[in-house]
Amino acid sequence: MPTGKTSNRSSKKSSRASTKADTVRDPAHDARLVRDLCRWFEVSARDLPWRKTGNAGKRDPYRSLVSEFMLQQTQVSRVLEKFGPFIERFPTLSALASADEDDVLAMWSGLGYYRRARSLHHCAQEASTRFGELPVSVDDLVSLKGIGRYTAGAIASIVHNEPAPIVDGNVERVLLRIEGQPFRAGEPDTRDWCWDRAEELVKQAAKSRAKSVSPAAFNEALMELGALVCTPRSPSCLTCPLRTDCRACQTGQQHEIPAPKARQARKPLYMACAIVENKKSQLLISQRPKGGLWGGLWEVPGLESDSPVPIEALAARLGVATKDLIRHNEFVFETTHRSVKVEVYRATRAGSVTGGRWVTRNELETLALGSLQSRVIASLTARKESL
DNA sequence: AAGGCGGGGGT
DNA sequence: ACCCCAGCCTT
Repeated sequence: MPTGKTSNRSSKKSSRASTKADTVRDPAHDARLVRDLCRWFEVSARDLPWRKTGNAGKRDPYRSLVSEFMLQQTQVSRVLEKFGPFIERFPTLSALASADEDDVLAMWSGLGYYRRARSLHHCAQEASTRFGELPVSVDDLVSLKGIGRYTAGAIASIVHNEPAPIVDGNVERVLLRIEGQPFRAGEPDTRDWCWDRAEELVKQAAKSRAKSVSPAAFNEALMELGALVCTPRSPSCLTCPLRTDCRACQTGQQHEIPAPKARQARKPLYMACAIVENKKSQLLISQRPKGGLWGGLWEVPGLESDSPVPIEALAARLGVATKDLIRHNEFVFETTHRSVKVEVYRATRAGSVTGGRWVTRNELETLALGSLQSRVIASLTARKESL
């Protein structure tokens, strides 16, 4: 199985200059590729809320920032649900910078990878302090928390039309298929190869004087193609604007490229928690430590472990007796990395936890909750209604 | 270089 | 079931 290291053409910088003569790529070919793709994008681009342009047809940098953070490892359809409400709540960079972190997290509820929300908040503050606004250059952007090579390149190119390359999962798949490279997805050598290729192409786009071609259009077109046409499972090669340039399509290998990533098994996690209600119908909640799983989010109090949690331990944490806990519900919650077995109890007496807080059901709606906790809370309602 | 980090939709 | 997704940060 090729790792990407051995091929002449694929090995990086050192050899590329010296192999220019025997590469199949040539500037004219690349120019046509870039033009075909940009023309396709001009008529096929989805109308997404963060693509709304203001004066001079330019994107709002702040909206792009928010959308790029939300889109990290997250599909457009999921982001569409959260983007509008988030922008409405925090309309500008300075509004976000001066917001409470808890409120930012709350607006992120259900979107996952919650560190992104805290990074975005921090990023807004730092950008305001150091630059007064969101910076333009890749180097300045990448110095901000939560902005890596991809996000910096996306903002610089899509908003400011800088000839900066970008490589995400879509771009990687498209480029590997076009070149017929059977590399394994997501590996460092594969990424390096793609970044080099993306840079060549975006520079080609910058040279073009064709109307629809620009670094901004090219980068976004590449991702759009990956999302709409050159999809992971069943690519629509018959209607692809690049089908005559695509080696994978020509050799019928689009289903084998890229080779699937090696994945590791989900780790089990055991969680026991309790719904504790006081006489005022308030629920006891506590906040998870920042940094780890569901960092900074709220939850009904509980314990978690690599092995099943004894009910005695849960009772001790809540300061109640074991007999005060009644089994209420259980379910398995799957994430990409974890399989969480959740046991939900109800406490017949009001316990307490350090740092705990009593909230009404209405207040709870405004707090940051992960999907697992939403399900825990929902099981309370569902059960009550069925009685 | 590897592991941690969510959640939902497509196949 | 297993795949993937407009990745980034820490160790």
